[in-house]
Amino acid sequence: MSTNFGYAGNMSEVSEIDEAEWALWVDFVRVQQELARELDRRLQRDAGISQGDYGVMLALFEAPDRRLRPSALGDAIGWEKSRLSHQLTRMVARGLVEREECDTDGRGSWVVLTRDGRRALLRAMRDHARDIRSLFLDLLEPDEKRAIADATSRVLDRLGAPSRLGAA
Amino acid sequence: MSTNFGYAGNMSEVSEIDEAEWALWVDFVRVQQELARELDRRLQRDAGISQGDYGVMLALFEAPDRRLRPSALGDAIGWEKSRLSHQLTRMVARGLVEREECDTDGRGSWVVLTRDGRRALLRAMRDHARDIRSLFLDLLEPDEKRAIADATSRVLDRLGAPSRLGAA
DNA sequence: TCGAAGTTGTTGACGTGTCATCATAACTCA
DNA sequence: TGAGTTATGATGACACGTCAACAACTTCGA
Repeated sequence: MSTNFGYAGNMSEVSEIDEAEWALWVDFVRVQQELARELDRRLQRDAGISQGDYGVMLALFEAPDRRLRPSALGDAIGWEKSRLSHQLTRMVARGLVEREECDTDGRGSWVVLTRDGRRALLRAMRDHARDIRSLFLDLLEPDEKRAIADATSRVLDRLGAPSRLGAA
Repeated sequence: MSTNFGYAGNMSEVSEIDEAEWALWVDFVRVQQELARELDRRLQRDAGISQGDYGVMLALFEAPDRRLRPSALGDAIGWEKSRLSHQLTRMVARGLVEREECDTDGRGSWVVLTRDGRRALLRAMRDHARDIRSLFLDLLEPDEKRAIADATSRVLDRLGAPSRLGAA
């Protein structure tokens, strides 16, 4: 993926975008990919789970009564129902979560952590935030944080996506 | 994927990362995803190709003699050989590129654009850069561009990944 | 209360990315 | 020159994401 243009040539002739702006764009895309890849690798290595697993399990862990209906879980982490359903199928197969019958709604079910899932999550939580800090947050100057926060929320706004920080 | 924690609660108790920094991280990840998704959607709609297709074809288009060995192509766009091989298999099936025998190295082959591939690429180039500008570059203030450029190249440096801009 | 409409969730098909493995060809150097 | 090493590239197995279709259940209005 990545809108990787793979060269540093003269896009300007076709696009009105100069070299510096292309470099900015390419690096901006690239840094995300590399960060996600590295964080995923560490999560996998240290806790044996993917980022998807982590998000799902954290949402369950934080839920009242440690359980959620798939739809509520999907809302919590911003996933489509189909994606979540496939993910849950795989996680059940790997013993990280279980589905339980739902008494009040015959269509639905509850999703709950297994003992193994809970153990993997706790291990992951210990390290993941620390990695995000050391690979990203700790490398930014205060004014850079401000600039990135402003810029990203403005772009998200333009895209019609919700921002944590609110539009600039 | 996305390191989506799915909630805005008190991560600080587990991570030493405050609310504002979490919001920054979440938005930073999010904006990439949304940008990639939107650009992909437009590329697909306007030219019938994916971002992967686009990157591959642009590299071929820019190459001397309009052809590359798979390994050189992989280097150009930063892809692993296996990923590229699968991608090329699919693109051949869709008629966007062809493989040709390589005389000088019995193991390898050349990858070349087909007429259809070239046509799709030209159509895509007309619009893609404009979209990147309108969805991203045009929304940034000069000082924000500087801050993002500095920060991303520093993070890439930390990750051991090459940066277009050079480390800060 | 009954039927249409909406909700919940699963499934299959397909494109995509990674890893491990393999076959083949090229290189290296004793 | 020939055996071991390295490079090129394809492949199969599997994880993941999206879309469209579907089944099952609930809700709501006449």
